[in-house]
Amino acid sequence: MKYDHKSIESKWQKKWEEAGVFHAESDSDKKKFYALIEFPYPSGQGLHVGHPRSYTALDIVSRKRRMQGYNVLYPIGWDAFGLPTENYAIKNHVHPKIVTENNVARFKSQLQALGISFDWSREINTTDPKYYKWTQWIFLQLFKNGLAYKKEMAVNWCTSCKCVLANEEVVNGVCERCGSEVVRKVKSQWMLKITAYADRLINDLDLVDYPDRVKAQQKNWIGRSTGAEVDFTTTTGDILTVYTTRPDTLFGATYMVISPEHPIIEKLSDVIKNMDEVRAYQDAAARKSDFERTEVAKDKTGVRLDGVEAINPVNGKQIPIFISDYVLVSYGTGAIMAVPAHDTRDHDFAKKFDLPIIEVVKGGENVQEEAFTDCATGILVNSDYLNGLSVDDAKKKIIEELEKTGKGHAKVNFKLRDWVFSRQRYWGEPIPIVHCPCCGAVPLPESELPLELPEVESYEPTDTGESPLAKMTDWVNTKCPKCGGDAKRETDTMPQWAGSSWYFLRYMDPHNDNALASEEALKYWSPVDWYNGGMEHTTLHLLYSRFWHKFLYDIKVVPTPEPYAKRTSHGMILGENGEKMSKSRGNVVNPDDIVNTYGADTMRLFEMFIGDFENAAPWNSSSIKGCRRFVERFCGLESMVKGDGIRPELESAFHKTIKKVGEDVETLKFNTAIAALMALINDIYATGSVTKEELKIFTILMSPFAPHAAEEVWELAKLGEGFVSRAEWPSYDESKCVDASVEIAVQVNGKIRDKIMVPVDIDQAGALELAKKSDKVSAFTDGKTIVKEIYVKGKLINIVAK
RNA sequence: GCGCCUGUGGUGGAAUUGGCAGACACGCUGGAUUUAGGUUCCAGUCCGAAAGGGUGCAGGUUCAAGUCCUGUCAGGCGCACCA
Repeated sequence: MKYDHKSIESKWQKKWEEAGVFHAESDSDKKKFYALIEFPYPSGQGLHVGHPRSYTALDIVSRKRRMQGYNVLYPIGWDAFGLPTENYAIKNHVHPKIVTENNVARFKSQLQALGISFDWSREINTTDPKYYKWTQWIFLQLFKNGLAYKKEMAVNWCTSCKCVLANEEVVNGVCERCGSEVVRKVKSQWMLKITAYADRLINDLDLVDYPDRVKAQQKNWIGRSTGAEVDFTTTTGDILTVYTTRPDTLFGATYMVISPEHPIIEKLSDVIKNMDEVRAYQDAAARKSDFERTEVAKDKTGVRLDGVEAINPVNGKQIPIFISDYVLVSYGTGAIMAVPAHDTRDHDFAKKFDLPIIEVVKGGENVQEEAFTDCATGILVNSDYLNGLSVDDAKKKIIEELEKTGKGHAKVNFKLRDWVFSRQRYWGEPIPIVHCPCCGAVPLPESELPLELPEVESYEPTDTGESPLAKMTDWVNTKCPKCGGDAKRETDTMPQWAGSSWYFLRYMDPHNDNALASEEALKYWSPVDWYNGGMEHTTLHLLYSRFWHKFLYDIKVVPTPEPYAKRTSHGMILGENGEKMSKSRGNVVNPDDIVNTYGADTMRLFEMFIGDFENAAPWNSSSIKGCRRFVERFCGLESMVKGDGIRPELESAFHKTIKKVGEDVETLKFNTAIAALMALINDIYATGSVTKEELKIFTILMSPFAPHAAEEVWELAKLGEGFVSRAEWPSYDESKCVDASVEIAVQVNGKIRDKIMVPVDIDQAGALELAKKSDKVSAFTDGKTIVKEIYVKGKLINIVAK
C-alpha cells in the first residue's frame, strides 16, 4: 500500500466524525471511563507542540479503553476568557468575542487534524453565556454561604496607564507595556475563602491517586504549620503579637521585625522619632513587587524604629523593633520575633545590623558564625526553665507557660491565602452582585442569570482602575433586587480560574439549561477517572477546582468529595536547545509543519516516543524520521500477507507485546510501548511475511498510536468489520509470555565471567551446577574458597570466592 | 534565598525498581540495489589493542549500586523571603 498521509488522514477523520465513533453514550449500562485533559486557552499563536503531548497520551488511553468495552468520555472545550485576548482586542479594536471565535476555529482545525478522539458533540466554551450562567450561579452559592467577601487588597498599579496590572504584566518593577513605574495600590476586592477548606484540601489527598510530587507540592503550598502566637508588650504599652513556629527559642529573641505595612506604625507615628526614614522605607517597599522583595533577599534591608522597643515576655528584656520588607503583612501576624542564632534569615539580618546573637539550642558549631536550625538533635540552653529539654519538649513546655500567663497560645497557621477573585477587566464573567446604598451587596436572583457582558466601545480600564464596565452607565445603574431602590452593579469580573474550576462537570451534560449538569449525569460520570495536566497548574487550578468541588459537595450538588480520582502530569516539551520554547528564544516548533510534512500519525508517535512522558524532553527533529519510517513499515505489511494464525516462532513475541503495550499505556510508558511495537515489526519483517491474524493483532495494537494508518490497513487487508477504533483489544496468555529457557549471567565476585542457558524454573543448586561447569567461571574460582553463592531466578548467579 | 525536578554513548532515550548498563530509535561507517541522488535491504557502532574501565563529581552501605545513603557541582522549572 502506498502511504499518502494527507489523503488517508482526512478520509478517516471525516468517517469518524460522520459515524460519531467517539461519542460518549448518555444512557449506558457499560462501565464508564472519564478521561480529562486541561482544556486549552485558545491563544492567537495557535496550537503549541506541548498541547498534543498531553492530548495524544490520554487519547491513546481512551482509544484503548473503548476497545476494552468502556463507555469513554473524552471531551474538549475552550478556556477562553483572559488577558491576552483582551489586550489584543484593545490594541486592534476588535471585540474579544471575535478574537476568541477566530482563535477557537484555528485550534479546532489543528486538533482535528491530529485525529484526537475527542467527543466534539460536547464541546464547551467558558465565554458562552449558557456556560458562564453556571459559573455565576456557583459564585452566588459561595456568596450565600459566606465564602465570598470583600477586602482591601494591594494591587499592581501602573502610574502611566492608570490601570491595574496582573503580576505577569509587571516586569522588573515596571509596566510591561509602557515601561513606567508600577506601585502597589489598595483596592477593595472580592475574595473567596479557600482557607476555610485548607485542612480538608490536605487531608483528602489521602482519597486520591496523585503523583507524590503533586501531593507534596499542594501540601507545601497550603503549608500547615503548628506554632504559637506570643504577645510582646512595647515600651509604649501597646501589644505586638508575633507568630512563630519556634516558640522554644523565645529566650533567644534579640530583636523584632514587623512588616512595613504593619498598622502599629501609624498608631505610634508620634512616638517614633525617625518617622521620615520609616516613611521613605515604606514607600520603597510599596514600589516593590512581591517577587522583587524576594530577589533582593541576599542583601537584607530595614529601619530600626527610634523611640519604641518591645519587651520579651519571658525575661523582660527590652529589644529593638525593625521594619523590613522580608516580613510580609499577609502571613501570620505580620510581625516576627527574631532569633538570629537559630534562623538563617534572622542571622543574616543580625550580622548586617550588628545585633546580639544568643545561643539557646546547643548542638551546632559557633552560632556567631552560622545559625543552627536542626530541631531534631538540639538541647535547650540559656533558657531558664527550658534548659536541658529537647526542642519538641521545650515547645510544649513554653506553650503551657504562655497559656498559663496569658501571654500567648498554640496556633495553627497556613501559608495558603484567600483567593483574590476580582479583576478590573472586561473579558471575564460579570460578578452577579448589586450594590445598594440601603441593603449593601445583594446577590442577583438566580432567575436573572446569566448576567451577560454588555457591549462596550473600548476595553481599556478606566483611569480610576475600575473595569471598562463602569463606563456603561445604562448597565451599571439598576434596581436593588431586595428593596427596589436605585443601585449599581458590581463592575469587576471574575478571574480566568473561575470557568476552569468546574468545567469537567459541564462535559457530563453540556447542554442542560436547568442545572450545571443533571443529577443522573453527575452520578454516572463522577468522578473524573484520569486527569492529566501540567505541573504548573498543581497549586492554582488544581487546588481551586478541588476547593469548588468540595463546596459543591457540601451543598449537595455533586456526589463525590473529590473531583479527580487520578491525576498525572506530563513534562514540558523544550526547544531543540534544551530551553523552554518561546518566540524570543527563536526555538518554537509549529505542529502544523510536522503534520503537513510527515502526517498526524508520525507526529503522534514522535511526541510519545520523545522520552519519558512525565519528564521534560527537548525537541529532536532528527528522530521524527524514525517514526515516519515505522508508520511506512507498518503500512508495508499489508502487501506481505500470507496464511493465517500466529506462527509458532512469533507466538511468544506477540503475547509479550500485547502484555507490554497494554501495561505501558496504563502507566504512561508510551515510549517503551512504541519501542516494543518496533521490535515486533522487526521480528515480523525478518520472516519476510505476515499472517492475517498477526496483522490483525498488530493493527489493533497500533491503532491508539497511529489511528489513521491503522484504519487504512484494517480496511485494505479486510481484517474485520467496521472501524478498527471499535475493534476488540486483544488478550494475552501469561504462560506464553515466558520462554522455556533463559540466559543468565554468571558472576564471580560481582564481575561477569560467563553467560549460560538454563531452564527457566531451575533451582539454585541446579543453576550453580551448570555454572560451575564453565571453564570461564572455574578459571576464577579454582584454588579459592567459595564464601557465598547468590542466585536470582532468571537473572544471574554470583559466586563469592576468596 | 526557598522549593521541586533532571544529569546515562556522537544524539533522544531504555534498564521488570538493588540483579547482565546502553533496549528502541536517530546519526555515523562499510556493503548490496540504483546511471546518480533519494528510498530500501544487510553488517557494524559505549571507550580501550588487551587486561580492563565506564551512568556529572567525591565518599559510603551491599555478594551486587544508574537505582539506596552523605556531601558536592552543573542545568532546568516554579516561587508568596512563610518566620
